[in-house]
Amino acid sequence: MNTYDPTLVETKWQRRWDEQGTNLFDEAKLRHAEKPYYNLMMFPYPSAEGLHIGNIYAYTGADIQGRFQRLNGKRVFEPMGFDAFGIHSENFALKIGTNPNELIPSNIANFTKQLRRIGGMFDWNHTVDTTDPDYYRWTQWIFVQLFKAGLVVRRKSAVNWCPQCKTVLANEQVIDGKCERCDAQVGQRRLPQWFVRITEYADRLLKNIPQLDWSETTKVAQTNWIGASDGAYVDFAVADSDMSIKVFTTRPDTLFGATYMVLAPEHSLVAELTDSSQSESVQAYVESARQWDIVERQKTDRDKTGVFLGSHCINPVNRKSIPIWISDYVLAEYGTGAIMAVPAHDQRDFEFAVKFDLPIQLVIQGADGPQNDSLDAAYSGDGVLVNSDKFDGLDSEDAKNRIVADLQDRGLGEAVTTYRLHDWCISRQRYWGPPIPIIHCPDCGPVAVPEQDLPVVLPYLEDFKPNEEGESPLSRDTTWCNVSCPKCGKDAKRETDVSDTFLDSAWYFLRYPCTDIEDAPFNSEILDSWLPVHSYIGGNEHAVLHLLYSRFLTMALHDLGFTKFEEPYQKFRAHGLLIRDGKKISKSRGNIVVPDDLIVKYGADTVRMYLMFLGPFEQGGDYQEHGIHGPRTFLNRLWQSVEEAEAGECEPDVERALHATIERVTRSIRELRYNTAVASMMEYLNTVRAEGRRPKVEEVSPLVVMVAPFCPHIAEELFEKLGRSSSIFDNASWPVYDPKLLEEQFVELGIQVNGKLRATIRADTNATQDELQELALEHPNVARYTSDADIKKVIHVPGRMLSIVVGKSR
RNA sequence: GCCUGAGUGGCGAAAUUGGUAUACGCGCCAGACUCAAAAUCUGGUGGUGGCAACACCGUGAGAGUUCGAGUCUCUCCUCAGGCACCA
Repeated sequence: MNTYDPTLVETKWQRRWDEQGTNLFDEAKLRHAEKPYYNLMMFPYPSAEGLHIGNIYAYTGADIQGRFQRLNGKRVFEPMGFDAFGIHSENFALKIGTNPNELIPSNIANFTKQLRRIGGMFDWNHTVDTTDPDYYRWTQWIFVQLFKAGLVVRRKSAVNWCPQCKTVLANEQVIDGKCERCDAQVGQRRLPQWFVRITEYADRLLKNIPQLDWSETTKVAQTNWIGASDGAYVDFAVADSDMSIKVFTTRPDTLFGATYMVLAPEHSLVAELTDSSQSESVQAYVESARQWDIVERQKTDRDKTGVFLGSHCINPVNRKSIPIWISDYVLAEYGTGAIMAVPAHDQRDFEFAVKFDLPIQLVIQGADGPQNDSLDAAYSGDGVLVNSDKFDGLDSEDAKNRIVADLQDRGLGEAVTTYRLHDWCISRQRYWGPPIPIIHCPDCGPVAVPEQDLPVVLPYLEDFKPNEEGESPLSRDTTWCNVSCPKCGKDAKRETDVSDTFLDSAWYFLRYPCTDIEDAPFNSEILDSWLPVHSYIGGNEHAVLHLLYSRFLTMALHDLGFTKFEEPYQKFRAHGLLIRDGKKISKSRGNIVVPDDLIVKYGADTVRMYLMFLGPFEQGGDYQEHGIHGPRTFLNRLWQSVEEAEAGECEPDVERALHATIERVTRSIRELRYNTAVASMMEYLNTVRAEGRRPKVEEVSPLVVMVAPFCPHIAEELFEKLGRSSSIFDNASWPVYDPKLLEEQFVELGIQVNGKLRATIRADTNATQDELQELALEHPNVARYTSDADIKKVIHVPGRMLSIVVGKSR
């Protein structure tokens, strides 16, 4: 009898899959797909360290879903690729003194080897590598489309500046005011940058969220990130001037309590509104605010600072003159960069008013709120208006509408929704990215590189370090930079910034099914039949930005007429994280596990099953290597059972267990609860092998199919042993359970007396409540509690329990 | 501070969504096989008391609803992740 040798089995089947193209599509198959199922997972950044166990965990969980769908008759397209541009690769290359042009290909080769070794059902004919000119040609093409549509614009903007990496950082790359890569403190700079106008789509991105089949947490995260606030613009006339200042407020009901105004130091009207008597202190404040790095600026617990401009504006509702201040607690990027300060009802304004001795006027009286102006803190709740002239007595909600309507009639305000979402800055003053396909002409301005001239190939630079000035390394390659304007032919210069990696990954899933197409980024016919993606699985760390950017891009391409769908991912689920020694497994924590040795020792199948058995896939699990013995024993016993199986039908008890197992495993896999699916299969195998009984072929063969998504290699081998022709994924179908077979003739029924379990009885499933009650009362341990008492009530939960409620003893 | 999750044996975790808490696995204990070990197989394994039948206690803490609560409601504690001067 053969014993199970994972390495032998796995190399055999991996070779067979390659030879027979088991997992490959060709262009014709992609164009004419019946029952298509696009099984997408977030592609990795190919690090030099290789895939770690957390990557394996994520990809295995996604792969199981794909294999399961395939066994259920779907044509499953499961591609893989590499998100290989970007700052991490570049920084790593700098660190080890190599060039990313050499580093990345070898990393990709290593990743590919690892991904093949774990037995993923990947279509290696449709891979994507974002650093391949054949790919980024189309990333640049997309940029050009957005540029032509006015959805990407160039403007000067204050950006996060990392003095260590010498580059601009996106807000999300700044963690606690520090660079996410090198931990250096981040400062500010003003540079001309390319922005994608994602805020144009804020309301649509928000409105579609409820219709998506995504986990609730991800939807909430996206919703909060977009951050819609309903409120109003209010215009305040500047005293002795014909200027006015627009503010945004969510509390127009507190307008009578506005006792001063605050502008952000960066506000465009600051200089104009500064009285000459104050100009020195104002300039000093503005200057220092500019110098402040983001750490300082972001601290919310520090004292409020600010300067009076020396001018006043008029509160439009009560004509009162109120002073205008500037302070860095008002953000230039949000709303209008100016606020009306209502110290009685906003804590920040309150702190500022206390510090600078500004008047505090109560205008909202809450039921449990303060009754007069002597406040310890702002009252930010709702209530009834006071000190508000004709609006006195209204409740907050009413007053908001009435006051806004009133202002609107007078042309001094309007209801508006603002968003926290900012435009997406995609400029990077770096080397390792796709060059932004723009040529700057002194006469024509920025001109898009003509589509037939794409790609703008990233030149090979020996020295790709960023410099102190923040200029892109590409600016040093003068032969590359100096070109003629595509419009007028004059001497012009290429844009030397490269684009953000998030742009590469915002559309990769559109390229996968279309990699056979050379003259276009994608084919609408193919896309419309395969998208939206049926299942997308990835990490929660991308639940906000990546998903948002790719949603935006899909919507924009839809609006430009390229696709029929406007949402890319019908279903998204985030996998959990692996925990080890109480900490999540990550490179920065230094507790990563390299899977290669584990696979050599136990085989990919065992590792796959073990990882899935750790805990619910969406919650992650606690990685303790000794636990791998469970799945290993299971696979050994499964192998033995198939070897020993004799021809014949299922025994009735085993058959019932089988159908219960099919039901549970199917449901568990659908719900991504792989751990309970594995548990059910183990339980069933225990039944099959109980007390040394000899398994029947019909008892084990459905189990082999159910194991297949988890452990594809051993499943193929056992399927072949059972006399079937490979591949199991093309020739087996997922077992179907018969609900009738789940019905049992007898059930174990719990008997409760006054809510406490007193006995368990075995009874006929069809017994009536009266019969059961009689049977129960005969049980000595039940009789102990019931014989002397009145039976008040009996509750029967069929198949589960009988609950007897008794009164006091007679 | 705000938003998400999550707290169940020695450990990873189950519990058909209000119905017999601890399935499945790890570990541990005992036994079989073995000269021995590993592997494998068999049985046991929440706590306290009891020879036993059984009783009481037990799902982060406390209250509540209910015949019945890990599950629902309220108050609180702890941990993980995210956001944070967003007017």
